[in-house]
Order: sequence, then structure tokens, then C-alpha cells
Amino acid sequence: MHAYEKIRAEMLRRIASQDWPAGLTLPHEEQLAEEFGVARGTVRRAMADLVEQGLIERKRRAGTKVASRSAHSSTLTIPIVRKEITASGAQYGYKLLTSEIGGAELDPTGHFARAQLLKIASLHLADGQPYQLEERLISLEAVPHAADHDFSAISPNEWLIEQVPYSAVRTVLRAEAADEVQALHLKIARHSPVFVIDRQTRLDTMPVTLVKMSHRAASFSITTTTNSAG
Amino acid sequence: MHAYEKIRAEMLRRIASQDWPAGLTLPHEEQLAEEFGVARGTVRRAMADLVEQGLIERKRRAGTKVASRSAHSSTLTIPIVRKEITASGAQYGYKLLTSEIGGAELDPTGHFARAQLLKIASLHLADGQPYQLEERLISLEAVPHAADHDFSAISPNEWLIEQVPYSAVRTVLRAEAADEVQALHLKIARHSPVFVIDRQTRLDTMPVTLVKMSHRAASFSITTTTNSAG
DNA sequence: AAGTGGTCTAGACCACCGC
DNA sequence: CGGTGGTCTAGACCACTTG
Repeated sequence: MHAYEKIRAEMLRRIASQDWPAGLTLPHEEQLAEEFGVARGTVRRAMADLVEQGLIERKRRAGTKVASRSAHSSTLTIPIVRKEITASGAQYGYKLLTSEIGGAELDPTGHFARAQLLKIASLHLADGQPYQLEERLISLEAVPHAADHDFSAISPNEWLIEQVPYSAVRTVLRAEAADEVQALHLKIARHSPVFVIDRQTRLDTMPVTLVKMSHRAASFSITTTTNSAG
Repeated sequence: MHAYEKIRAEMLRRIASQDWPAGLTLPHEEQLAEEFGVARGTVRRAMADLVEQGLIERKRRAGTKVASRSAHSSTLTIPIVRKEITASGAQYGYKLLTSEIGGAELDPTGHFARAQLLKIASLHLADGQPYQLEERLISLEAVPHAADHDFSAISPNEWLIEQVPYSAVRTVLRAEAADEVQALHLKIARHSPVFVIDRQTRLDTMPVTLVKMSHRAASFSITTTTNSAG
């Protein structure tokens, strides 16, 4: 175990035991470095992890304070749908539903500013059963060669993730009552619960793609785990 | 803009432009340090961010490779429900529904091993309207003084988060059709979609609490953002 | 204005692991 | 075994921000 890990563990212990209660201002880096018998950089390395976990807050001049916990923060990982399905042991299937090219009228959200758009609907299947309905808009400004690509064999999900780097993603999760399109393709009754992931991807300031992924409710869950520092 | 930020941006550019395609082994730290005219530590600082974003993968002896992107990874933050409501400008309200003490029979999941349990149901309101139904089990082994606490004024959500440090959290998100309890308290029709967050919290290996938070579908969303390096 | 955290350096040594 | 990334040091200087 490295020095910074020991220091991090000890600081974690003090916070957990309320030895360092929420709101307390900690000793300076130099004081802690002296206490633990290490260089200042090693203390900084330990504290960096605690900052990332949201356990402490640091500000120049004001010092380092134990954060009052006001939220759980976790890492949420959404894998490529094909890998998600095969990882569960099921057979992966894919079907292109519709594909059309048009202008801003395809984009009800106004996320894209008057760009040429490619609109694709497709279905991902697990063991032949509908698993995820993918409704996607792709900016042909950001990804010009998408117009020439044949999405009947490879899903846009997979193709885009390999082709286009993104710099910022906005993800919204919600529960919805199935509309007609969702009910039809997911083979569920109208108004059944569906789990929806909306994602907007940008490259710098340019919108790249906007996707709505609908899952049959019972079949979908996301698991997150905080990275424990202990 | 600091040196490490410039370097990170330049490396990001090379990856984005496929100048450094996925799978490529990058030059060593020392070579990059020389190229950019900085110390090795500064290059490391830049690369740390890229590792965290999942854009590169590093292994001793094997070197640094551009990662082939296979998943989106985001930070998911679930705030205290009261803060979530007041942040939206609505008036926060809270109501204790039921509270009882019992044994393992209260725990259908088997998460708690034969501990004394406190079972609490409560409701969080936004502008007087039901917002979240909170159904919670608390281990009295982990939090003995919870039995003596009056939860009619302060929600267990808020009280626990201040009282008990946790070390690991498991979160599952899903869409459900409302059952009778959910329909009654959230004032929605049975089988309407509800957005459910299940959370299990442990302190080291000891289970602390298990909570099911149900939201009216239309009213709930979680937003995640990747920390952009650009 | 001063004290805090943040960046950066130049160097040493360590530890993992693929060749 | 050797080369890579990982840790650590002792120091300098910078920049933010609050008292």
C-alpha cells in the first residue's frame, strides 16, 4: 500500500468517525504533510481522491472543509447495447426500421440549428425479443459521411461511437408510458411503462447526435457503485 | 490556461481527429514531455484526465493506448430530494406515512441478515403535490438511535445522510407500473409509469439502509454530464 | 495583503509485466 | 530482464479569494 493510500484511508476514517465532522476546516497541506511525514505532493494526491468522491471541498485561501453530504454521486456506465445483451448471455439481434434525410423539421427539440439531419429508427433484440428501440437524429454537418452509410447491418449506436469522438454528453433518464411506436416495436401494450434514456452528444459546441433509447421496463436497470476509497 | 490543459487539449485533438486512432500506442511520457517542452509530471497530469474520461488506457511496460470507446461513462448525481425540489423553485413538503419496528420479515430482499429493522414510508411533496414516495428499511444494528428518532418532522433521507457515513452504495434505476401503494400516495392511476430508484447502502460490510424511491414518471429526470476536457 | 490551494520542475526510485 | 508507467520528494512560483 502506497503512502498516499494510507493517508487517504486515515483521512477517510477521521471523516467517517466524525472525528472530522462536516464543515470542519482541515489543517493545511503542509501541516498534514508534516503530520504524516511525507511531502506536500503526497498529501495532495490523497486529497484529490477525496475531492473526487465529494467528501471534502477545497478553495484557495479558504482552505479545505469536510463536505456536508448533500447528494450521492455515482458513476453511471451505459454500455453499447450489443455488448450489454451478449454479456447477459442472450443472442444479439438488430433491425433497421426507418431511415430518412431532412431538415430541421425532423428535430422537435431544437437541439440542432437548421442542419441537414439523418433520422434513423432501429431495434435491438435479445434472443429474438425486442430489447431496445433506438430513435436517433444525426447531424450531417458533424458527420457528413453518415448519409452514405448503410445502417441495415451495423447499428448507428455502434457505428457512431467508433467514428465520432464527442466532448460533452447530456443524459436524461425517465419513465414513460409507451406511445404507439414504442408499443408496436417493443411488443408491449400502449401505456405500459418504458425506461427511456435520452442522450445529446456534442463535439465542442457542435451538436452531433440526439438519441432516444426506449427499453421494456421490466428488462432494464442500471447499476452504479461509488468507488470506495477504503 | 495552464500547461497541462494545453497538452490535454492537444492530445484530445489528435484523438478526435483520428491522428491518433483507437488502438495506437502513444509515445512515452518522456518523449511527450520533450515534445511539449514540459516536465514529465505535467504530461502525467494531462493524461490523468484522459484516463478518467476513458479516452486512453495505460499499463506498465505495455505503454499508453488510445481506447476504443465501448461505453459512455457519466457521473450521476442524486441530490437530497428536498434540495431537488426547492432548487426547481417549488415549495417543499414532507409527510410521514408509516413507521414500524420488526425483524427480518420486513425485508423481502434478504439484504439484511436477521437484524432488527425500522421500516418507514414517507412522502415528499412539491407545491403540495406528491413528488416522491420513499419506502425505507433501516438496520437498527447499524443505526441504533434511529429507533428513538421522530421522523415526522425530518425525513429519514435527510437524517440518515447526515448521521451515517457510508462506504458503498448500489443504485438501480428502473421504470415500473404503479402498484396500489404507489398509486395511492402519488395520486396516479394504477399501472401508470413510475420512475424508481433502489439504493442499498453499506458501511464496510454492514448493511445500513435499503430504500425505494418512486417518482411520478413525468416529473422526474436525472441529468448527467461528462466532465469535458476541452 | 496574505495565506491558501494549484501548478510545475528535475530528479530519484519503485513495481509491474510483456518480451 | 528491461522498459514502462506509478510514486514520491523538495522546492519554486503562481493565482485566487477571503478576511
